[in-house]
Amino acid sequence: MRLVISTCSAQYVGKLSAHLPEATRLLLVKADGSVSIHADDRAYKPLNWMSPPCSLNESKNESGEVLWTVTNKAGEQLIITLHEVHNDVSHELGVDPGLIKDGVESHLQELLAQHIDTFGPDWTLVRREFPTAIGPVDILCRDNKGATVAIEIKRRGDIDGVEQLTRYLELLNRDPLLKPVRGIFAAQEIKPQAKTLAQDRGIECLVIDYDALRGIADPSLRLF
Amino acid sequence: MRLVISTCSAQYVGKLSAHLPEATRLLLVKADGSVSIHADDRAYKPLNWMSPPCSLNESKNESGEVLWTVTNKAGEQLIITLHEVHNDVSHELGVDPGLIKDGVESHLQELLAQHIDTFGPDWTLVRREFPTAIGPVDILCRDNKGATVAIEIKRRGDIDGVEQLTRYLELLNRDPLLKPVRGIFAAQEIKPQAKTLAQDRGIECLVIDYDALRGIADPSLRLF
DNA sequence: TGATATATCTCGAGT
DNA sequence: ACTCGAGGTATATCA
Repeated sequence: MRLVISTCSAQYVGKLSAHLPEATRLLLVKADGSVSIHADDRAYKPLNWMSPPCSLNESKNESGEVLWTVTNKAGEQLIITLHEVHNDVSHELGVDPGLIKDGVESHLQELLAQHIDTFGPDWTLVRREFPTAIGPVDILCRDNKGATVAIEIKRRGDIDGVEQLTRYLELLNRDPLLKPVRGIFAAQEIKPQAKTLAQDRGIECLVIDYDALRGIADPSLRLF
Repeated sequence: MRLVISTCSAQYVGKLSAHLPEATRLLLVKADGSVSIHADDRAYKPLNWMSPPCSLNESKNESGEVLWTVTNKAGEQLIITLHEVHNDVSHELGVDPGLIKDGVESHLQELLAQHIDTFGPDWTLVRREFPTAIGPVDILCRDNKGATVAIEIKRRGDIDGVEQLTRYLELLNRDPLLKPVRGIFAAQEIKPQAKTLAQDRGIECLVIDYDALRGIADPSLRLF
């Protein structure tokens, strides 16, 4: 990893054209070949960058300034002019073991499929990722009266999710073996707009407590 | 901007829970308060981070190791244990003038409005950003037979764009002065899903060659 | 490889 | 403050 603090300007030509006026910034060159230009704001996002695989060529322009030309296979280019270099250090970091995550949509779906009685007593799972022509329904199940229920699961429930479930329901209700199929929209948090739209379409909303569900699934995973 | 090279481990508890085993990494602290943990790969994306506004508290644990506790208003926490610090430098960068872009959706819209005959000979523009109760329609025009056409423009055409156009068409067709109004979905790239949905709803799809269009609009801008 | 859904999306504009 | 849309989205999964 190479860290360069430099007063620079830059030009990107690729998926779009973009230009960066002269200012002092951090140039970050990683071992994977990526180059990114960071200002002192915008959180972790660089002003401009080139993703790997790409190659960095260092040269000088007619004014004697250092020129970095970063090119990828698609011919996209990031050209950086280093007007002045204030610092230039390199460090060997080695391979990183990476991040271990917990608490994403697939976990929610798994947990809810395993504990289908979250929705009501005596409910039964038909299958997870039930296939349809326009994509898989997260969970298809039957309620205690044997009626078919399609469940769409999101971490954050917004209007898109309701639209998606609506499309599935329309399709599923064309199948005489399944119909009538009703819908449940389940999420850790449901936006008011989404709730309104769902109600308007006769779709039930369910807010899920992920921690509680995880606690039921495996008490050893409780945080407290 | 503060750059620290350190052998560290970290824990994030917030929108999800995540853990980072011990390894040597770059810790990047920006003037906006953000903290990010970079490995020597994964392009510009950090392994873990905290977005501003947040506050960084530096302390020591019982083993005498440096502990960074980064907290935001929502109570999300990123806790970094610095087992060993290899380098620690700070630089004042000042405010950045930012990136100037070209080739985004608004340009496409401008170009297509100027060259409405891209859609057919003798078409006429009614107006760009035609206002409706649920938002502006990108382009409203009339075809060579005087029939009203609503055009939705995207750089990448996915299912959301078709939904959006569908809502506009429903609304516009309630206006006796305009109806019948048909729709065209125009994008540089149209996803198969979106194409299928559009066809199902009687919406025409049109793939646009941005460079060609720009070439027509201003030959001096041609790349070749 | 291509298509699809997710993301601690991020970021900016508009209300 | 919040919502909505766009992104050089990037990234992972699955066919």
